[in-house]
Amino acid sequence: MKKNSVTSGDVAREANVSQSAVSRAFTDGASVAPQTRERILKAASELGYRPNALARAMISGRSRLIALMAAYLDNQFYPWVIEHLSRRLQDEGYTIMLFISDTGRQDKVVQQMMQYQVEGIVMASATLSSTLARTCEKSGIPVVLFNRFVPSSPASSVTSDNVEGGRLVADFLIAGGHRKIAFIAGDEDASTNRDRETGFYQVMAEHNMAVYNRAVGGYTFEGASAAARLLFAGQERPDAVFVANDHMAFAVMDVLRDELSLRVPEDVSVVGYDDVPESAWKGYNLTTVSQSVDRMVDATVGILIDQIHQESVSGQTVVMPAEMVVRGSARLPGPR
Amino acid sequence: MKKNSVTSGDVAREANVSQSAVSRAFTDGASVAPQTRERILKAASELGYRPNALARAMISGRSRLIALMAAYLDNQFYPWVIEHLSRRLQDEGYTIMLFISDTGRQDKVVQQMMQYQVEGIVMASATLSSTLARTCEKSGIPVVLFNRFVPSSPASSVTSDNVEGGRLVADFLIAGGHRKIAFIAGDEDASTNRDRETGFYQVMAEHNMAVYNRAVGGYTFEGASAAARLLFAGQERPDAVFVANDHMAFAVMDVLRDELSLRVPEDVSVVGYDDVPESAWKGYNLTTVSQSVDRMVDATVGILIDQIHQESVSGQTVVMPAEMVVRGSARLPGPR
DNA sequence: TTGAAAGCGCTAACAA
DNA sequence: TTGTTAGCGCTTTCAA
Repeated sequence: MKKNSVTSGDVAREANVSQSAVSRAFTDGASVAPQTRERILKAASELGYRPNALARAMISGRSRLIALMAAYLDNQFYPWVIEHLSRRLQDEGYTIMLFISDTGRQDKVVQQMMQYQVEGIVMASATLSSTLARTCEKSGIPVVLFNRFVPSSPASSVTSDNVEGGRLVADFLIAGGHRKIAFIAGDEDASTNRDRETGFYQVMAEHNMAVYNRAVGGYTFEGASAAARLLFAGQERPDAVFVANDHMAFAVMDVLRDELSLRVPEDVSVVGYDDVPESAWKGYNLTTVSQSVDRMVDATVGILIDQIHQESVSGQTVVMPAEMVVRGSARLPGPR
Repeated sequence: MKKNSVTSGDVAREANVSQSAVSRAFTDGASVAPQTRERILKAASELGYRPNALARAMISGRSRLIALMAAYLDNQFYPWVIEHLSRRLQDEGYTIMLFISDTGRQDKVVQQMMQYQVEGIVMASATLSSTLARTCEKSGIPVVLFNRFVPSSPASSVTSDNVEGGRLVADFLIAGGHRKIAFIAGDEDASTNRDRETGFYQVMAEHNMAVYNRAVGGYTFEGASAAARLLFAGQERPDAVFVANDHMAFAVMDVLRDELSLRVPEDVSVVGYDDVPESAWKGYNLTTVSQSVDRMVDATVGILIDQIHQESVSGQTVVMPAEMVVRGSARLPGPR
């Protein structure tokens, strides 16, 4: 075993300076004479020296580590978020620790994050229990719930306007002349689902229309398939269905077209939510609602950095706009 | 600012033991009297103490950190790998640092990994330059190239049998009675592409058949679309196409069906590679080759842990079987 | 601008 | 089984 045994002491000896001079040469804005620094850097590169981030983190109290927690990566929305978030955070000089965890083992995972002294936590698909949220608050670690909102939580929250998104879909479907509009819910405990559903039902009510039919897909592919079979079983079937996210909408379209031989959108209109990359694929060409991921990511990084510097953790709530993306899976509103 | 300021010293005072006793109470297999340990644990939980993983890592030389590097997450193969790898590694007590990086900025990123004293590196979509590979070797950090193989590299490598996979596809297509078989390559520098292409061409040659047509898609969706347009432009078009991965195959099917109004598989057979989740979606129902991701992940974790304990880094090469997954996007071999 | 010295919170000998 | 004593590699006062 030969560890990365080159230390700042070794470099100091080589460059004929003190060990603290070496430290300063590797710290932005420290006072070192240009030529001294040069000499040190030269010695360092000759010896293959790299500062030990762990030691630096320990003494300075800044680990430059951000924990990112996600549950499932099969819904493309999350890989996409992870990629963006990761690039942005790297640009800011942070390194990401990735934790994949079901809600069950959250406790253990959060402990692990905190042991590594992360400076911030992003919860990208699970929701932090209120106990854990308070633990983080006490430690002064900012938490951002990404695409989640928990009312009385001390954690910050970045979402898109899911209520408005739900409203947009109802408007669009009603304008398209649909009269028997169904809804397939995601996870009923998720704020995204609740909000989308709320907005959707609001507009329906405003038009004195009842939702024709409803089932729960639990945000899973299989759950959505089952929900679709349920809703479209009888003779009298819906002429449109709003599915709470794209990932489920693909499953629904598969059942409709492949099992029930229904045409989309001629027989049934389908609208999803998220505008994940696959929605644009012609095999589905899904009409959906776009969440502005880039802006959500920017907001998340902003909050994190802000709170890390402020050293105060007061939950902020950021809501980004949602926007209808019209493709081919739903009948269009006619000219009149 | 109130850091996680509870230290083992605080706990020691509270429990009337020495600081090292506290350390032992939190170390498996250390010799502590059961009742002493109990008392310490009680004091610890009262104070809300959590061992500082950074300090532990520093002194013990074991950071329990594994770096995972990926380039693009839009090809579902990688999110899928990340999810599995992450769960397995967490089970083994390791924490993942995630780095998203194009090949360009690799240098900086690898430096960053090493500064955090990671105990191992998994390259999941990029390839380590030979210089960097040697740097890691010198530091004694095991590197596993996942789904990549670089001949004379000191790094280990875990792949599926891409040559065999390519052969399977050619066999299947020829048996299906296709006579004008095209190939759309991925990234020509990638070993996966080279191997799949090699196997494919081998079998074609063995049957005295020439590949009808060839274009390069670069493993991107847009690249594949362009490649498809190119190959199917003229009057005389292929009756089958082997696309070097599923992600590109979806793009190809879109162009074929949507732009050229060709039926799949009646007019053209399409075969992909990877068996990503979307392949099973009925909108594509893609015939493809499955890489045994689970076994590849297991092998990766095995190599990593092995080499971490051996403290020797000698590149291993593991090749897992590839298997044809027959769905509906390619004409089947007839009964005779 | 530089060096000496004091730790960050912990583990790992070594004695007791 | 326990406590004492050194550090791990670094940043950060404090003097010089």
